[in-house]
Formats: sequence, structure tokens, C-alpha cells
Amino acid sequence: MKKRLMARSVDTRERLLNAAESLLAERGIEATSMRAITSLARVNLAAVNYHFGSKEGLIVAVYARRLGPVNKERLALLAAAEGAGAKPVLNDVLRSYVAPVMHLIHDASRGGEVFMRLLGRSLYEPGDYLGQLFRDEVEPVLNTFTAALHRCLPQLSSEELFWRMHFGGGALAYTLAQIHRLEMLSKGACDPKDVEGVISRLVDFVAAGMQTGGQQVRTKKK
Amino acid sequence: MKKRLMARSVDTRERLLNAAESLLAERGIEATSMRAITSLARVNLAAVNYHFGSKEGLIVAVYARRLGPVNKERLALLAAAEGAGAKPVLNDVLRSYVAPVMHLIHDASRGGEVFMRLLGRSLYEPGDYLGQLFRDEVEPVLNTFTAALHRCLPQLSSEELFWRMHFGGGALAYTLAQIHRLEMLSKGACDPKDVEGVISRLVDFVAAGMQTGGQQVRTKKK
DNA sequence: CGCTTTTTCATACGCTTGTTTGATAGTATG
DNA sequence: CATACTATCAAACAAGCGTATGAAAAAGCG
Repeated sequence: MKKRLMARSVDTRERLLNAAESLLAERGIEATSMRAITSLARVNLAAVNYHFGSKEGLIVAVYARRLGPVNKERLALLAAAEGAGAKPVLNDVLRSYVAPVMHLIHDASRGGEVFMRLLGRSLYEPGDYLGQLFRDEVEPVLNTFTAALHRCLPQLSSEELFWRMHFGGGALAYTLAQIHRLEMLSKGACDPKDVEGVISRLVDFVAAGMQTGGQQVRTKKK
Repeated sequence: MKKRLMARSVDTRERLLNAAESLLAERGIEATSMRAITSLARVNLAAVNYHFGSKEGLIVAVYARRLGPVNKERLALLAAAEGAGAKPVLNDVLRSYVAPVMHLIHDASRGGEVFMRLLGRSLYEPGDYLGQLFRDEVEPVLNTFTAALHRCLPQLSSEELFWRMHFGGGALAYTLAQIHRLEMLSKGACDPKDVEGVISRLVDFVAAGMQTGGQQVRTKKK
């Protein structure tokens, strides 16, 4: 209906999204003020409320802009991996989920890297801000991958599969959130710029964890 | 030197620590105001600055109170596991690190459960608040466990070990942070109250990931 | 051009934030 | 009892917050 008829500056909306994205990734949601955002974006304070209605509206828009493409690519890769007809390979399924979001790091000039960190953090604190966005955007994708993983690991119960996906998700989220600090934390031992290497290591780690027979005796206590 | 000579009420300090702990776990640091804390603790607003100097002082005290005992127990369990003299078993080492912090959940009446969640979140955003505390309290423990793990997995390079510890740490942190929501997220499939079960599953998962041979070709790019 | 719509801007509003103050009450110690 | 120290309290502080307003500027369009 009503839409952009022109662009007064180089698009205030984009500038706001980019500025918000990087500040949110660095400081978190609550610690990032609209004045900090608008000042970094070199834009008037009122622009946020004009373009996005509220601070919350801006934040949701930051996520929505990136999440859609990533999830589309995930599903495309999964379809390709399963399209072979044969039983899908676990590593390929995991890689389909991991690679698209990891590749955001290449997108540094366009802010993808910074969003990667933001996304990693958000998985830990899905406040009320993002409830609906997550239900609409990520839950369907997660369900699709759950089914695919269950096809790779038919011997696992739903409960067991859920736990292992949870652990794997934690490893992924932590990596997304911390990758920019890893070189420092490891005292130079790790090279996070080797993205393909990181993806392979993570996928191998999670695949092994998912396939383990374990030595546990699972006596579920009532 | 100077210390508590009496306790006017039932110890304002404890009440503040408990109130802060639960609010921080629920809402995060920035979103928790001192007025919310003092009101929950039924204590005067100025008490925070009197007893802890500042909001930051209170927060650091919240962590310090729990972190010390947990890390002591970790080291004790590790010593017991390695004391056998023989080469330590990977699962035992991992369990020594995981079990003490997971057992905080039993401590619900004394706020341990709520701290568990707070700790999980904090691992994602170690802001400047906790820098020194982490350097003093957790880094030495982490180094001890790194050495023990390297003894279990001598075939791994330092780099490879670091990556796998990182992934495992992510799985742990995520579990700590989300355990109170897991029953809901899994639509009832998971029972997070079976703490020993959760520990076993997590330890098995991480142990498998750490031991994987992988099928990767690691051509580190310059 | 003139008219309308979209966008920018400076400014201000009401509210909450963490911290400080100075008075007051309680307890210990000489 | 008197003195000193510890603790609590109500009130106020400046600063920052997200949001709203109304006018000015820019752009589309006949």
C-alpha cells in the first residue's frame, strides 16, 4: 500500500537497522539506547518511532531482515541433501542448518557478522520481544530439521533426540555468540576466520554426540 | 578487619543477594533495577550502596557467593577421579565439571536453581562486570580441566581440544540457561527434573563429540 | 506552479535510572 | 551512662530513558 516513494538520505531505515544491529550485538538489548542507535546512524532521534513505531519494532525488524534469508537457505540445502532419495547423511543435515548462519560472517561489510553474534546471544534470552517472530520464522524450520534428523537417527526416541538437538543447539549458539572472541580466548590457538574449518569441526562434534550409544543406564525416576 | 557486629534485621545482605539473584536470572542484568531488587528484598533502596557500594558490587557478590563452592567441588571431584592413578576416564572428568553446577538445581530453596540459569546466561555475555571475577575464579579451574582433558585425549592438538571444549561448554551453558523451559519447549517430552539423567546425557554427548575421529580434511588456510 | 504526502528535525514530556545525602535509630564497647 | 560505630530510612539529585508533538523541509504529482 503505502511505501517508500523516495529516499531522502541514503535510506534512513537501513542506517538505523545497521546501527541497531551492531550495538545490540555488542551491548545487548536493554543496554542499547535509542539515542546511541540514532547517534551512530547519524539520524534524528524521532526517526526510530517514525519508521518502526517503537524501539521494539526496530529490534524485531533487525532480526526479521536476516532471519528470513538464512532459513530459506537452510531449507534449500536440506532439500538438496535429502533430494538424493537415499537416506540422508547426518553430517549433511547438520551442515545444512549450520552453514548458512555461519556464512553470515563473510558478510561483514553488510553487518552479517555482527548479526551472527546478536543471534547467538538472543538464543539465550528469547525475551518477549521476539516471541512471535521465533514462532513464525524459526519454529517451522526447526520442525523440518527435527524430522530430517529423526530419519537419520531412527533408533533414538523423541525424548533422546530432543536432548541431543538441544545440546547441539547450545554448541552452535555459543559459537555464534563468541566467535569474535575465540582467537583471544584461545590465546591464538584457534583461527575463527577459517569459517569452513569451524563449520566442519562443529558439525563433526555434534554428529558424534548425536550418534553416541552412550554407556548410561536410563532409569527414569518417577 | 571490620565486619558484622550484629544483624539488625534477618541480614539485609542475604536478602539483597537472594532478591538480586532471582531477578537477574529472570530479566538479565540491565533490565533489573535496584528498585526492583530492594523492593523484592523488602529493604531500603540505599541498602545496596551501603552494603555493596554499587549495583555492580552487588552483582559481583551474587556470582562470588556461588561460584567459589561450585569450583571447589569440581576440583575435588576431579582429584578423586584422577587420584585412582590410572589414566583418567573422559566421562569422569567431564562429569566432575558438569555435576556440581547442575546440582545447584536441587538447592532451589536457597536460590541455587535460579543462579544456575543466571550463570548460563552470563557465559554468553561476560560483560565488563565480571571480567576480573572470571579471571580469578573460573580461569584457573578451566586450566586444570583443560590439562586433565588433554591427558584423556592426548591425540588431540591444543587447537582441536580448545574447539571441542568450546562446543561442550556451549552445550552446558545452554542447558543451564534453558533447563527451566525445557519441559515446555519439548512439549513435555523431556523431564528436566531428572537431574542425574540430564547430566548423563550431556556428559555422554560431549564425550562422544570430544572423541570423534571426524571425517574432515583440515587444511588450514593461511 | 500549487497541493499533498512523506520524511526530517529540534524540543519537550513524563518517567525511571543509580547514587547521594543527612537525619535517625540501634548496638557495642569503654 | 557516654561515646563510637553500624545500620536503616525518606527524600532528593542529576542524568538518561522511550515517546510524542508540531513545525519545517523535501519529494511526488497534477
